[in-house]
Amino acid sequence: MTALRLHNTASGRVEEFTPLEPGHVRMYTCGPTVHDYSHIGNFRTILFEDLLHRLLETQGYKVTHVRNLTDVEDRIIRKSQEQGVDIDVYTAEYIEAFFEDLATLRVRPAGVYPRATGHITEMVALIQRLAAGGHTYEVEGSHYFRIATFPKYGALARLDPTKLKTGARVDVDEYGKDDPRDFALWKARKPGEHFWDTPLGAGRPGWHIECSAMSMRYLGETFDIHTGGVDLIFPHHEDEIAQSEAATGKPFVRYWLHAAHLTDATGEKMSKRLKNFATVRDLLAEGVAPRAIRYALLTGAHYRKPLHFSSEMLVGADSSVRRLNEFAVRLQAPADPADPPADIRQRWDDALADNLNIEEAVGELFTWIRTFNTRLETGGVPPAERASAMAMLRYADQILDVIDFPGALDDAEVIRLIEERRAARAAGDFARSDEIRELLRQRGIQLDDTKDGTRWKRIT
RNA sequence: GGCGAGUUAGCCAAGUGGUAAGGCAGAGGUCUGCAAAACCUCCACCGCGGGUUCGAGUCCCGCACUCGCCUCCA
Repeated sequence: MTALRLHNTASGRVEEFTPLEPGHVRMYTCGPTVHDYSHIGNFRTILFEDLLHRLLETQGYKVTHVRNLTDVEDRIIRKSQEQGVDIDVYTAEYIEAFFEDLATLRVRPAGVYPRATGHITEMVALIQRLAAGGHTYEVEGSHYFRIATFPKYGALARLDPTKLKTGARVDVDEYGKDDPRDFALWKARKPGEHFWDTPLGAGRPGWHIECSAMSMRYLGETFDIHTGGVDLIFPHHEDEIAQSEAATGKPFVRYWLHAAHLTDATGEKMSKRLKNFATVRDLLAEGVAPRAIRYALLTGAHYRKPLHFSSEMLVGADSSVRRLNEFAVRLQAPADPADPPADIRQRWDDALADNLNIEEAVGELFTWIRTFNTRLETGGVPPAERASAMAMLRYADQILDVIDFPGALDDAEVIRLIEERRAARAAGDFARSDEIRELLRQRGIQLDDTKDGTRWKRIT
């Protein structure tokens, strides 16, 4: 297996990946803030994480994957107050929708989906640990992290802390901070807000602390991979490093991976603020196939480059997926077990191992498919080779997951109709032949006549 | 202003020193009762200007433009 190389934001370089524990990868992905439906820009990052998760698995690693749900946060509080409901009631709808969308896009499930509201105890304990180390201070019931106590602050984002702009977007409830760059660990209770009674006082957690507390709980104080969108590098991940390493004295994360944004056709970042976004359910309502969305987001561009999203690319993705499925049908492969051809499998592995270059991997795959199709055209490809090609397709689909592999035809009526149509064609009765083809089409089966006989496939 | 990423065909994009992968769309052709699919052929002076080199999309310098981050946005 080709050695996996990944771009580490912490070093700014592509590095060979080795997990802390041989054979076992622990990864944490920053999940959604469930104040609204996640848009496809959010899912671009999630599909990148899905690619990473699946590739690690095909490389033989056991993967312990944690994806958190941020279910208490400023926007959630504001919107739930506007609706006059508790935050749990407010977020329930969006949490459910999030999991529906994950299933629609065939995202491999994480092992754990911890929720912030379910880990208040861990967060409080971590803040107390930081307090004991002299890294915090309290102002009017809110607790802040004093970044002056953490010299490495700014290293991940390559920001010089002394040059950070200050004052521009400081929240009104944080005027009491000693240094505007300090960040809130715990926010004092405000009238009407959901709060927890804790040894720190009544209030609610700041945003960053949840990821430190939950990742350490499920993955340990040092773990392998932490991912998210590039916008999380600062301040979110910078703050996570500060509060985690200040508390434990150990390295927090070994490899930081960040996905570039999805942009709209004009090249601008897709965001709710600009209202230039679409949700998965929006696209489904427009009749876009789930597989096309998955394929477009997964293979549209290298994860470190912005992906220019458009309806045209969805159309293209749908055609590409159809071509892959068509090839699976055309192979007419025997069910015998087989291994993928070594050369194409090697090219596929090499491309993905090179910092997840799925564009190149897919390019290799299509080149190979065309060559194979040409051989199928001339006929005489032995069953063993077709089985091997099918094995390659299945291997690639462990990552892509967009192919519906043809199963056996088990409907006696369908088999009888195909045979009747064959006889009708032989007799020149094309009216009956077309009638049967239409009949089967309505049952979701399409017939294709080839010089080797009639093929069938299910229409999706 | 600081830091970073980018600029490759109509569209999406790979390619990090040796005369430009792949997908989509388009044009022509082959096959075919029809349809579908497939196959073949065609379609790029790699943002601009210098430089290094036998040779540059690929390295260096400059310029233009785009985008991201700079306290709670994936």
